[in-house]
Amino acid sequence: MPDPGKSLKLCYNIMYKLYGPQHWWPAKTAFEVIIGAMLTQNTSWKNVEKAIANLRKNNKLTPKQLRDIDKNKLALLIKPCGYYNIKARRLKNFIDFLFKNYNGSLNKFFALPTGKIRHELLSVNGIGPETADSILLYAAKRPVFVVDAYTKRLLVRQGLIKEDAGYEQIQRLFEGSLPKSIKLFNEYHALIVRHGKDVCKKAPKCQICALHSGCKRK
DNA sequence: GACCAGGCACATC
DNA sequence: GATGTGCATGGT
Repeated sequence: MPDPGKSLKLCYNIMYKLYGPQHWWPAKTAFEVIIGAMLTQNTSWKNVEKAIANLRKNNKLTPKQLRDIDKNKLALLIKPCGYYNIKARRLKNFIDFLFKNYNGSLNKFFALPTGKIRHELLSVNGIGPETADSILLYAAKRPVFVVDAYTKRLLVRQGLIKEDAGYEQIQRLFEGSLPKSIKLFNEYHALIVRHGKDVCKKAPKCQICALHSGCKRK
C-alpha cells in the first residue's frame, strides 16, 4: 500500500507543473459561486457559462432578484445548461432556505461554523455532498476537499481506493493526508478537473493517473 | 447517432 | 443498503 500523502502530493506537483494555477472558482461573487455549483451538476461548464450569461444579462444574480423571478422564467434563462426545470426548482429551494433562515443574507449564513453550514446545505433539496463542499470551499472559503467523479477515477487508478469507495472516504483521504489549506484544496480540485477533461479521459495509463507508468496520450 | 459533462433525488427491490 | 432511473442541453 503506497503512502497516500506522498502519492497525493506528488500527483499535485505533477499537475501543477503541467497546467499551472487554474484560478478557481470562475465567478464574481460568492453568490455566483453557489449558482454555478448548482447549475454544473452533471453538466459541462461551457453550458453553465451560457446560463449564467443569461442570468447576468437579466440581472438575476443576487438573492433578491432570484427570489422575485418566476420559476418558469428562471428555467428558460438557465435552459442552456440542461435539466433546467429541476435546476430552477433547486435554485428556488436554496433561495427559499436562505430567506427563511438568514433573511436572504449569505454573510449571516456563512458566519456559522463549517460543519453547521455543511449540514444546513445538505438539508436543501438539490444540494448533495459535492455541491455543498464546492460552496464551502469556493464561496465560504473553508478548508474542505471537494470530491467529484474525476477525483474518484484518479484515486482508483492510483490504487489508493477501491471502486466502491464512498464520497466521505475519499474526502477523508485528502483531508487526512494533506495540510488543511484552503489554497491547496482550491487548486487541487481544480487541477483534477482540468486533468480529467484534458489528456486522460479513457487512457488507463497516464503519467498522473498511474504514477508508475507513462502517459500514452498527448 | 452515440457518448459525455465539475450530481442529485427518488422509486423499487 | 444497494441498484436503477429521470432529468436535458450542447459539444465531440
